Amino acid sequence: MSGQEFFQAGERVGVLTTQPLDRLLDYRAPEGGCYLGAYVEVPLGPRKVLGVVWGPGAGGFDSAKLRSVIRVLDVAPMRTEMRQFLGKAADYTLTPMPAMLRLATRAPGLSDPPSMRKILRRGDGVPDRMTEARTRVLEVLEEFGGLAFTPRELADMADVTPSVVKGLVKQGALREEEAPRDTPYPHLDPELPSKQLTDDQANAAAALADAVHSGRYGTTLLKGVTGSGKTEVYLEAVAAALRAGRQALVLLPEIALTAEFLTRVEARFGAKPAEWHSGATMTERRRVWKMVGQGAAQLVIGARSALFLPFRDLGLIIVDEEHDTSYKQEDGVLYNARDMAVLRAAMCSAQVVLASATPSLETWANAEAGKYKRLNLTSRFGASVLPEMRAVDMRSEDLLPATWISPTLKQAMTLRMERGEQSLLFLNRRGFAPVTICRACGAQVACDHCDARMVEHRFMKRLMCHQCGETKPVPEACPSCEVEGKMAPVGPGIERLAEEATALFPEARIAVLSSDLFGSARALKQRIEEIAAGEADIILGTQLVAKGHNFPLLTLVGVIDADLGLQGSDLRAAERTFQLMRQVAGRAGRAERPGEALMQTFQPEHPVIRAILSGDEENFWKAEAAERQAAGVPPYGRMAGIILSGPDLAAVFDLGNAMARNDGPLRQIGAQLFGPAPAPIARVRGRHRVRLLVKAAKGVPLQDAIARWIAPLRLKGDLRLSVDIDPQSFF
DNA sequence: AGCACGCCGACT
DNA sequence: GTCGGCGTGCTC
Repeated sequence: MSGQEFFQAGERVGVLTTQPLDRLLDYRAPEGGCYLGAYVEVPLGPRKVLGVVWGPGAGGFDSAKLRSVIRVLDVAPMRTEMRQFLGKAADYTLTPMPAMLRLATRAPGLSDPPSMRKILRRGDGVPDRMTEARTRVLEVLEEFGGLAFTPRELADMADVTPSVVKGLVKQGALREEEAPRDTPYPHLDPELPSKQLTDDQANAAAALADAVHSGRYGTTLLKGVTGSGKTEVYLEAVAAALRAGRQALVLLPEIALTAEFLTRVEARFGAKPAEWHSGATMTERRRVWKMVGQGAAQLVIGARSALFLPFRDLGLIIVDEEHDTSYKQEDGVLYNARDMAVLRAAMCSAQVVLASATPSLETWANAEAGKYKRLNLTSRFGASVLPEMRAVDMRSEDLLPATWISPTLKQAMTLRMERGEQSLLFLNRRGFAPVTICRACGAQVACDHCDARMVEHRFMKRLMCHQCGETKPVPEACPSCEVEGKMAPVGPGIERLAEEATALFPEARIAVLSSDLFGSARALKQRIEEIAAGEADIILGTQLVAKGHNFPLLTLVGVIDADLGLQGSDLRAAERTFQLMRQVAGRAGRAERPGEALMQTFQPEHPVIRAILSGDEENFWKAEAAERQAAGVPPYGRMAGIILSGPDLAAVFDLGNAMARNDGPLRQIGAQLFGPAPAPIARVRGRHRVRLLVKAAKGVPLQDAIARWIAPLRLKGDLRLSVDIDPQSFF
């Protein structure tokens, strides 16, 4: 068995380290030998670093200088399929292998010896005197038979003070033992009763379960609006994986959703699954990582990086809200978790379920082409809950300057106020005003470190850069012409909209949902629950509200600026607008009350606006697909972005121009090169950024060409180059 | 990534 | 003469 390949002590092994070296280093296998894939600690110069035994040594390095692996870590060796996955993911994203390995070893204290803790069992000793408290402690221990507990747990469970437990230990009635701190996750039971499924849901669940039982790779698009029971359906696929004795992974885009989500999982399987996200404690992360490797965590609910956990036998990956842009990592290693999920599943013969109400065009096209299966869930309540959607033509609305709520929208809101129902206004702009301009000279206030404009946030009385988070006070005098008292906010932000709504409806209870107004996900969740319970008449929200919350009293959605996402040259803007609009519109009339959605737009005849209003999704996708096909862009062509950055703009441009001149490898595959041009945000944290864009036909070896193109480059000074395969935005 | 080696400017 | 700037190169 290749996975069992063993190296005797002293044999040459090739080790991949987490240090940014472009090759394996040879070491001698340690005392006692080591398996292929073993996680090891190796000496590198004066330091000890983490590595993985990747294969036999390459030889060629002076035997006399060869050093020995320090030790093999006490974790399951990396499986062959995981090594293959990391290799392919590195090739696809043009990421160096050490960076991939760092992603896969993102657990603290991996190289520490297994952490132990004290646990107590029943001992042989008899207490000198039995008190009531002592009896209770021993009873609790009896009740849980073979299980052992920490002193704290035992005291809590018996409702006694720790000193009682301590006393029993001293008397020998309890015996102290050392046990590993990282313990298996509680068993999940797929045989517990599931929620009652509709025929539609049951059919979809059965199809997914069949796919899981095949034990082969496959991807399925599970399409259904919120409220159609997507979660219940894919939890049945998870149940099928658990029955087959394989592990499952559920990826969620936003960690705020997990608390609610975990409760649902617990209700289905009788215990909490493992959780993997940036907010988890060090101890918890290490426990997940280790238990996943031993197969002692059957199900992981996690953010995108959970894809790189060392599963022992992964049989199913769910990517929930697969269209969500947060699946694309935008700093560090650039990867799209949705695509990597498909890659990983292919390597380990697992099924993938891509769940969404509004799939990405890529996924939709793959389903059309038959590469993915497709399951549609119709709404539990039938089509009647789709709100009536209408455009408000802003060209014929009578608006005062610096106001954004049209008379038509106001009228609809008044009606809701009278009926005791809720209205929601959607504006995807945080802060008070997106631009602060000088009325004397026309200068706009920009960030000192980035080229982004500073956004006024009135609640904190400062300007903020949404790129780097830098803030500064709103200037009294113009930073450019120094005239005082002429600085003015321009354009609407969610805070400014709140001001307008308050002026229009002074008696209304107004709730603002913007990510920067909440300190924690918990606070936000609580506010959402209050609103759902009816503690607001008017809800104002940014992107946040588009994420599947249920407001039963909500019957009106007003989209303040439906054109926001249509502008610019971002090819995915139309798709994103469409997804957002449908999700926001889906907020209205969830319960038995009929809903209405009004979209304020200056271009009501725009195809995207019309597709949304018509409610015909397939038409939208077909039109959008045709446009992208004609333009030869993804998913019908390949693209890659190259971002160059450095403190000196001229040097960055020089490099970009040199790359553009030496584009031989790109021309060999018939790729086009655009740029260099300033990146969308041309300066971030004091670094100038320049972008090159490569466009190629589908099916050409794009990564290989780019690799050969950038290989000869020697980056001088503080210059950085990063490659973004399949970028989210193109210009 | 670190860390050493090495070759040029401003100090004792 | 030396201390130290960070450019370049190596780590099995």
